[in-house]
Amino acid sequence: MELSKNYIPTEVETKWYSHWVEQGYFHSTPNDKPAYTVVIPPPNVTGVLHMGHCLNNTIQDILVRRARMQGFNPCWVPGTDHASIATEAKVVAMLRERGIAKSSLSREKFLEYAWEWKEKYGGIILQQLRKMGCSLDWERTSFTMDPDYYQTVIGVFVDLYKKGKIYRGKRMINWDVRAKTALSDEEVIYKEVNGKIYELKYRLDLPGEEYISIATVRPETILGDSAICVHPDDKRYTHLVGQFAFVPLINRRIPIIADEYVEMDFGTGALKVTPAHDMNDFQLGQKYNLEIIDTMNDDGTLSEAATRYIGEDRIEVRKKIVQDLEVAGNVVSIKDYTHQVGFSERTDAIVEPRLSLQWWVDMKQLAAPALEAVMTDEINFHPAKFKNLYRHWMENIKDWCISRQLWWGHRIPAWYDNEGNVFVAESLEKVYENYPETKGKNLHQDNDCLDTWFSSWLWPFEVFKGLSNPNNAEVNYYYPTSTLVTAPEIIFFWVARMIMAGEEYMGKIPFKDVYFTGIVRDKQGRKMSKSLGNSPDLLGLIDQYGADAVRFGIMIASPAGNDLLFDESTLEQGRNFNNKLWNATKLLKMWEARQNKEGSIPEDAQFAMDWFQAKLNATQNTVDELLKQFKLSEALKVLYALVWDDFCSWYLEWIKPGFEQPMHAAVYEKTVTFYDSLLQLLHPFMPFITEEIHHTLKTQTEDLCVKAYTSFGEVDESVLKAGQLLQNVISTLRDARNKNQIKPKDAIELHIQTENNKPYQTIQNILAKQINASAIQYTQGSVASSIVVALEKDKFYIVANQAIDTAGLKVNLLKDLAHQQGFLASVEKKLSNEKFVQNAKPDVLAIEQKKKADALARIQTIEESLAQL
RNA sequence: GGGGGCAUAGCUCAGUUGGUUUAGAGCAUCUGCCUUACAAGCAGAGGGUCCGCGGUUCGAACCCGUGUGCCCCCA
Repeated sequence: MELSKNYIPTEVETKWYSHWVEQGYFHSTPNDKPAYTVVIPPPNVTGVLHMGHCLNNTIQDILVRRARMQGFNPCWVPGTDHASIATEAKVVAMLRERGIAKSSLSREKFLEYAWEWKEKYGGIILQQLRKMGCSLDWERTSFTMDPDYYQTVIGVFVDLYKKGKIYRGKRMINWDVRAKTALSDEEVIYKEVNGKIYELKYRLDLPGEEYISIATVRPETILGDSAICVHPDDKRYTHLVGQFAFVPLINRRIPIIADEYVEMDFGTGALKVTPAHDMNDFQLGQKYNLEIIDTMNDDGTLSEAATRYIGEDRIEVRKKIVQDLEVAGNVVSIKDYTHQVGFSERTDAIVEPRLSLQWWVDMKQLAAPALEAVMTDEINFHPAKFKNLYRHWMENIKDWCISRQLWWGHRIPAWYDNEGNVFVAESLEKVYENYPETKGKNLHQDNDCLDTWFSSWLWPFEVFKGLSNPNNAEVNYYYPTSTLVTAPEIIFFWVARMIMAGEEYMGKIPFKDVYFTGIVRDKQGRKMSKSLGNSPDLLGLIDQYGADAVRFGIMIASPAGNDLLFDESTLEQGRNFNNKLWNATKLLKMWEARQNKEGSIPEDAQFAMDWFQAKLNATQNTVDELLKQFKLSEALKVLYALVWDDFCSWYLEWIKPGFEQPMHAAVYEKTVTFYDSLLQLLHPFMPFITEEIHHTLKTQTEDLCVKAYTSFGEVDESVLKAGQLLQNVISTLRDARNKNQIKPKDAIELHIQTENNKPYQTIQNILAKQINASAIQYTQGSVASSIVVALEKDKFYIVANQAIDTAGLKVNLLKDLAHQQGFLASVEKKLSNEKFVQNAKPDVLAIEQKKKADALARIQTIEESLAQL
């Protein structure tokens, strides 16, 4: 079979992904094996694959594929989140394109469009995950608005309400006066606006005509003022704290209070407090128990509470009130002022902060066990540094506002009568059943939906119908899940709340380990985002480099919890690595055709095999340890070096037969076995190419995807050491060749001066091949007209057809000597320090003494070499 | 404003309870090679005030304090 010059991923990837799915390797059902469960952090149903998903899902796939090969029964559940805000925005935009306004539609009609959109465009991301090779159990694909799931969410709301953990309360929200809806923070766009700042004076309730001045950019809101606030340290106003002032035009008497919130340098240092129309003022109002005067209707016109300008738009009122204030003599100054103003992403209307009645979850009790689970390491965070962050948040937890003024989502199961009484139950029928007083009354359901996170906090058990079908066989088998892989920015939104829901509804934590990935940034360190346009097209990258290369590139530079500066050059590195694997395969296929079954295994080949076996065992150990600690990127680096350096650069060269010479069959077989082990270790990281080569190397009865790992053997330390020595000698002699400008093609003669020939004799053939030596001899003394190199206690004399650069040699030796002497001095300084000798542990002392002896021996060798020059 | 994190080679990062050959790797750079798997390659080399300052210790990249710079989350 003729193999292509370079590895071509496209066809290979499609072929193996469908094969794996057809074989059912990714589908899991409960069995005798231990479960390894991962639930995907459900991407928005509107989502398309970006670098964050790529990182996140590659990590999950690595964990899941490894578990599969370790004999677990892995189950990785895919699915999507209904993402109320994002999806509703998409649907509204689609309708707008068709010339339909959301406000012209009934709720039912709108939802019809929304479902239509979801069926047509939703979940593209799940297709894209297949491209990446993710071994998800597609038969379990879930959606947070699946019928069962929907009912469960509603049930949880009712349950928490009955337990007294859900209540209604007022809150400041961003209000879009045009759409007459609340906006989430994400939907508010801040723009710089050239406006005016008005300094207004309020008459004090004191004898005489005394005033206090405040600065505001929103003069129309003075009608809702409840106080004036100054800084307690502000000497200008100390005498006024506790006094009263009158709101201009309407002459309402308001107190003057003091709080450190006020910035003394800003404006006049006195702040008007309007709790109903400013976020910060609202908090001040709560703190000092101020009156809340809501002067605005939901369409942005002034309400009766304003007492003037009723029914007029707040923007018009601003112009009018300024004129009226000027007439009344309350305007001190009007200056140009540039400031940030929030606009609605949807309607471009100026957003007004407004008070509104919302639904809340009381978090105190829910948080306690969830905090404990993490602090006692029942749940382990990787890296552990996120524990602090988590603890701080959980100890200062605030109640959770769960209502959203949207239609797409789980509609709040609360009904109101005309008097405004609230009745909570799973359905209208249940309301009539449970609340006899509602009999015959006309009830209407709350218009709002629940926060998306109020459904996703149930994800780890509800994907197994843990709540809709309690104690079923699947949830008992798969829950708690094993590892959650997610981004640190949603530690509070999602991770903390899943732990709470798990404890509350399953009585068990939802997962044992949480792996926090970093944030993917661009080269300049900016977070990747759609608005910046700095997020590369992932599918394009997969087409260009192959999925394995993309997985490699994103993993090689992403230590747990550290941000990842994405640079396409790592994908190139990944592609080159694929190619390296491919070329090694080509070499092996060439040797396969040239085997020699006679005779015994050559001594040097035997040495090479023993050495690589030891190296493989040792590395397997290391990788295992690293993965246990979730150091995935480290593990990949170790494997990369094992394949590229140890296997390709050293081992394959060591066993390589002479030109067109055959290879001993036993050596070939062993080498194929080694290579297959490497592929197996690499498979979780780069599934496609490893499966392909696994089958290219020889006819396999088993796919690599499901091939179980074998336990690794003992590590022969002495053979590792011998290999290390060989490598050192080769590198040193190659360096000497280079420095003396001996052409690669020119053979040299090597003379070794050593006390013990034995170690060199075993590796002599390999050594000769690797440094292009025509002969290797042993000598007791110096060799005339040769290049001398010192290593450890031994000396090497190179005889070549080449003028010897004695001066250059001398420079190198002197450099080495200086280094050794400096080192020796530092060691001796330590050893001559009495306190060190007294206090240091015995083994530390022994190491220092050995360092000293080694350095002395080496200095002697170098000095002798110098003398011979 | 509150909280958290980071700072080691040009870049991205390791560095295990303070002692492991006067700090390691990959990428990039430089030099020499089209050597019979691979130039998307091979061989070799150079490159560091471990952010500044102070302290603890026989000994600090590591522990403590402080300053500076950058980042994230919440309001």
